Formats: sequence, C-alpha cells, structure tokens
Amino acid sequence: MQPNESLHLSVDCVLFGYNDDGLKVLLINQKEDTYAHAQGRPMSQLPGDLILIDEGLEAAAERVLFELTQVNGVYLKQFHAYGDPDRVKDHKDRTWLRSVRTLPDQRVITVGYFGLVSLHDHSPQPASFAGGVSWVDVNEVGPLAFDHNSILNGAIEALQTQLETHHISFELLPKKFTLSQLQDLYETVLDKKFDKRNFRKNVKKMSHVVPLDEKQQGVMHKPAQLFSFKPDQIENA
Amino acid sequence: MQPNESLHLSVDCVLFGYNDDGLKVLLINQKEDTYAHAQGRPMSQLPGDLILIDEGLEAAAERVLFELTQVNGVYLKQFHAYGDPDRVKDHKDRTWLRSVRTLPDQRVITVGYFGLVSLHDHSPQPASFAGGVSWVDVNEVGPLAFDHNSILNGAIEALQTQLETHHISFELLPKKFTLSQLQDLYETVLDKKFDKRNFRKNVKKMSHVVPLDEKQQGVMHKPAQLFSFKPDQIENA
DNA sequence: CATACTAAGTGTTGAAAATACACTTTTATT
DNA sequence: AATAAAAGTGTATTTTCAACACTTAGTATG
Repeated sequence: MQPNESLHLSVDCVLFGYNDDGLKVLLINQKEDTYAHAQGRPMSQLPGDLILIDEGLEAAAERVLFELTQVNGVYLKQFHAYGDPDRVKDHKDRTWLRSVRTLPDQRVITVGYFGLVSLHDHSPQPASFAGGVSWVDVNEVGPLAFDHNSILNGAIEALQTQLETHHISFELLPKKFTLSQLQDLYETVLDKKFDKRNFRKNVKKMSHVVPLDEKQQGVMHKPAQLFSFKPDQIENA
Repeated sequence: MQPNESLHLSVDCVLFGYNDDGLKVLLINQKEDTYAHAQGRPMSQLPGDLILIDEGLEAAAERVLFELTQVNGVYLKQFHAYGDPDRVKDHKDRTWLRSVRTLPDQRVITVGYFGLVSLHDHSPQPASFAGGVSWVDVNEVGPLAFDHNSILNGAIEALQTQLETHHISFELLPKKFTLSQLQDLYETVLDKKFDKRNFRKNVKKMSHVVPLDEKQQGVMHKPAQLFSFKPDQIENA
C-alpha cells in the first residue's frame, strides 16, 4: 500500500449544448466492434481521457474534448473531482477499458469539467475516433459507463447554480437573441417557469444585456427585439 | 509525453477553526532542521499528503488531516482540484520536497478539502511529526509553500458561499451558543456587519436553530439565552 | 386588401421581505 | 445602591417579489 504506486488521472467533460429544442449533453458511443468477441454491451459515456504528464487540468479538458469531439474554444469550468477507488472497476466497464487502456486495471481519479456551447448558429459536428458522438437531451440520458451518470448530475447542479450566480447564459445562446429565448434558457436549465413580465423586468436590471438596433426577421408574428451580451465592465458576478 | 507516466495525487486540507477570537486556519511549520545544510527557509503550509493507492479522496483527506494534526471527525468538503504542472516546481519549495519525498520531482495534482471545527469547548491540540502546527488568523497568513495561498483563498470563498447556502455554521460553534456568537461568526466569515435586530429576526425563521432552557452563566452582564442546532428534518439546504 | 394567426411587448397592485433605527433589561461588580 | 456591559426587543419605511390580461406588429391566406 505505497502511496500513489501507480494511479491515473483523467478529465471528463460534460459539454452542454442548448437550442430552442432543449438542453443537450454530448455523449460518446463506445464502438460496437469492441464487444464483438467479448462480454458486455456498448454504452454511452462522457468524453474523457487521461491527462498528459506535463499538461494542466484545464488544458487537458480542452484537448480531450477537441480530440474526441472536434469541439473547440468553448467555455469550460471545473466542478468536482471523482476519486472512488472502485469507480472504474465495475464489471460492465471492463471490456471497454481493456480495449483502450494499456493498464486497464489502474485506478483512475477524474476531474469533471462542464462546458457550454450554443447549438443555434452552428451545431458543432462532432466526430470521434472512439465511435459515434451525439447530442442527447439531458432528460433522456440512459445509463452511462463508469460513474458518468453521477458526474453528469454534478455538472447539471453546477450549471444551475452558476447560471444564477455568474454571467454564463450567453455561452449557451446565439450572439443575437430574443428575450423569449433567454427566458426559455432559464426555464429549461432551472426546470422552472417564469412570469414573462417579471422576467423582463429583471433582465432590464442586467446591465450586460443590451438591446440591438435589430429585429427578428421571417417570423409570422410580431418580430422580437434582438439583444446581445456585452462583456462585464467591472464585476464578474 | 506518455499519458500519466508517473504522476502523484495529494489532498490538501484547509481546516478552519473558529472562536470568539476570530477565524483561524491550521498551518504546519516545516521543520527547521530540514534546512540546516540546505538552501531555503522553512515555510508554513497546509496539511496535505499523497493519497494511498486504494483510498478514496475523502478518506485520504480525513487520514492526512489526522496523521498530520491529530484532528479527527470534523466536517470536510471538497472544493477544488489544483493541477498546474509547475505547482510544486518552484525553487522555494525544492528543499522541503527533497526531504520528504522519495520522488521529489514528480508532478503532484492536489484536491483541496476544507474542514470546520469549533475552537470553543476543546481547542484540538494539534501535533505533527512534520514540525509545529498552529492556528493562524486567516487575515494574518503569510506566504505559504507551493500554491497554498491560492488554495487557501479558494477555501475561504467556498466557505463563504456555503455558509449562506448550507447549514454548516454549527460546525464552527460550540454545541450551546448565543445569538451574539452566531452573529459574530457570520460577520467574521462574510466580513460584513449585520444589524442585531434584523439578524435575530432571520434566525427565528431558521427552524434548525432552537432555544434551550438554559442561560449563559458567570458573565457580568445580562446573561444570554443559549441555543443549539437540531439536525435538519427534511431539507439539507 | 381585409382577416386571421402568432408570439412580442407592456403596467399596476398587493404581499412579502429587507432595512433602518434606540431604549430597556438583567446580571456581576464595587 | 450605583455602575458597567452586553442582551434583548418593535415599528415604520423602502424595496423586492408575485400575480395578472390586453394590445401590437408582422406574416399568411382568401
């Protein structure tokens, strides 16, 4: 029982994507053929991998996310470290581990990052060596590999908390957005309804949400005023 | 640049202690004689050490805290992981590392935990193999080894946030306490004054703060009503 | 060109919560 | 008996939060 005899560290990324259709999370599907002559069934999992020996945690999260999903340049924030000694020891996860790791029995501690991206203008077309990659509605996520369901839950909680305490909503919206879209975002993430007029009163107090000289076009109803976020001047609250 | 060639993981504990005298943090003083024939000067640091190969993170935090300071059974909560590749490479920290680590050049990622303890009834008498251990007022902490000053700052922020969102104040108070002590605690931790009458109105709304049939004794002024916390019945907010 | 459809946009009122503020009470000490 | 020291208490004002329904501007259709 030497300290740290050999122990691996990974990062796992919970990338949230939002559009008018809901809040999605980016999942990787394990390759089918990994299981051709082995037990188990392919599962979905969060994009994650071991960090490099001379790489910072945040840099690792960025790299891993890019390598596995081609997604780049998004807001990423650490939220929790997961270190149960048995978190990669579950029977259901052995086959996959043996196929991708040189040392599949090593303990792995992982640091969770959540990321935010808007699926409005450009749905990032994720691609992966590891198998298919897909956006799944957060309310329709099935069983994931390892402890990834609890990592996902941790990420959702962190997102909910930070949506109210930090100015991050713009990471999930197009550059130009309507107040209805903003309200929808809050309602979706916080799973709670808001009164339209009261919501708009509150937005008017947010100095970083500014109206543009522009309206929605091509909708068959009264076109909405467009808004955008401007970078915080002083506070970062 | 193999992934994870060899990389170490530690926990660092920021143990906060509170009494009428203020908010303290438990620091370890590096042994003087480590530096007798070497460069550098002994510094203070947070209690922390490498985790064992089959040990959970929280278990590691508990063990390390106990081994280094004899403090046991306290509230401990993870708040952040620190993984800058150079966080233990600073010149000022080399001498100490060489004296305690078999592999002093290894990169070390650390997971920060903060702990809470009341210094009222029983000041825990910390003892350590590693050198002296002492309670230092959080406002009088000098330069610490490694990145421990920023870990400490992260812990203070986490404590401030959680004092307002979770029911943790009782971890810092004696079992029986007065409302003035409770107010003092809030004022000290949040670094902000409260109005006595308004503060007490708010406390009356907290169903987990209950008055006892007991008063302060031996004070040369009107003795205060004593209160205690009762475990949350439903919510854990 | 008139009508219908759709979501955008807008104000007021009452309730609740937050704030500001000063004197009386109880005990120990001399 | 007088003093010192912190405990304890209530009200009025301001601010914030919550509830609620109709009008407007554009597109599509006949």
